[in-house]
Amino acid sequence: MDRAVSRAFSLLESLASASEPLRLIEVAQLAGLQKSTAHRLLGTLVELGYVRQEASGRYGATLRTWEFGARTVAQLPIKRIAAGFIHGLHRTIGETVSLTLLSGLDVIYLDKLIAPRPVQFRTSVGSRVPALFTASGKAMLSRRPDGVELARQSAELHGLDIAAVSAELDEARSRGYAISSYSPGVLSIGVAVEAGSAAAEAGLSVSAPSEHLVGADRDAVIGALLEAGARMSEALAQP
Amino acid sequence: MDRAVSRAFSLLESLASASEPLRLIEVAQLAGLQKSTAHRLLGTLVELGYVRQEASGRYGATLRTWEFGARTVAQLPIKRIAAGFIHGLHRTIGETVSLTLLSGLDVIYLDKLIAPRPVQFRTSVGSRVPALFTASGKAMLSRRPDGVELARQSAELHGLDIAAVSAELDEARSRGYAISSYSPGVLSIGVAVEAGSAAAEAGLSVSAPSEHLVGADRDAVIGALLEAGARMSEALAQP
DNA sequence: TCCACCGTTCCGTCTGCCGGAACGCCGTTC
DNA sequence: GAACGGCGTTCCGGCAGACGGAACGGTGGA
Repeated sequence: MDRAVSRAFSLLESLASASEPLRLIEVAQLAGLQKSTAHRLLGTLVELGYVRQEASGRYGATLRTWEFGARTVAQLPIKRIAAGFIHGLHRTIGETVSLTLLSGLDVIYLDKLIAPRPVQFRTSVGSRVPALFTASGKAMLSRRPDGVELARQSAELHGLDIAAVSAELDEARSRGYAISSYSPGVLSIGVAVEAGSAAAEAGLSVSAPSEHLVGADRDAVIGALLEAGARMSEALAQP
Repeated sequence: MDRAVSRAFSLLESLASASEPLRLIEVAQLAGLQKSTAHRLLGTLVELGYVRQEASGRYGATLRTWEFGARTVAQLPIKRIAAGFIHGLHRTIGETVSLTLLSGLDVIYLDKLIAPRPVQFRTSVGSRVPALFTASGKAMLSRRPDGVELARQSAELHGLDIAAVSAELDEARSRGYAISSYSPGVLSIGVAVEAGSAAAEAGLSVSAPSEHLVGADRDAVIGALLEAGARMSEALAQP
């Protein structure tokens, strides 16, 4: 385990998580390093273009990591294939549509098409949220063989009622979709997408103010989601 | 300059740029490393969660870098403030709207709201394109004191006619917007946004099939862009 | 003006990185 | 089926260079 490498990434993550450029000492403390060591490593990162030192001497992350991270994401087959379905759903439903990926016990928001409205969604593309808190996350877990075990771990971690979670997953499995209302006033409906052999499971979800998702409207959304999910699974099954 | 750190990033970038997981030897060659060194560094990166080794033994970049890169981007004031304007433009115009940032001689696509149509735009979020090839890039260069010098360098680099480029920038400066038709059949109109003291210059652009941007429609788009650019500059000027 | 804090630089120590070499595994060839 | 080549992985001696304590100079605040 190369120590310098590990430390450099630790510094970079500290900078990336900060909302503003940090002083040397602050970064050093965040990463648990001596200031001379932090100073040298930051110098290396600056030289490599991942960190920028502004006039005040403070250090900040550049967009370099994001740039090549975006390259990784853009090359995911899921992302490319999903684009059309996301647009289609957004056009017919008119609500916020999200594409997610299961990563451990969490869900990562891969892409998002936001319905322009005053309601602020707190999850932005790239963010990571416990799977059980999201509709698509529960839909994905309900489909996986080890889903119950993962759900158990996650429920324990976040202090959720394991029996209730388990029942919810059962229901999601039989219906083919899951519902979540983690943010007050906002309802999400999510389905799982078979992402083929290569990649992990993917999820598709629609989020909207609760009052938009009742009665026939809700049924329409569910229908559209199930349809899109099924057709996307087909598209991903192609070589 | 910590050698191991530099090498680790080189490996990671090689993996991120690859369209599929790579074998050890391939990554080692791409990064110019001995296979034992590459093997050890990749092991470190796997341990840190930036690289994943699949069952076949091949190595691939995970979404970890993208995740924290996305955190960096999400914290940019420009990105947050621009979101509303991008949506507004998209709604009134109905075409693809992009948010860009000037980075050296290039433009980075920070965000994008795509008009659903068969035309495939080749630039995705996170990609980097020479500023002179884009409408917003030219608009931004036309506003900067050192814009002419930067344009000269870029023109030389890409074999463009310096006099023509210079004239175009002059025109953009006096009109307040720039036009580009780099991709055949696609026309873009871009304006610069004063991004305040802290960050670099930002750009806003609308791209559409050429035939959509003629006559009164074009004037409407230009008007909306200038309006949005001005109001966004105001918003960014607030502390 | 003084003081405290911080960024930067320096340098002796020795850690832990480096890479050549060896081993074992697999797929291929004859 | 045996020999072979290519690759992934492991090992280890040598030493480059990472490490961090200490010192210095600059800066902002009291």
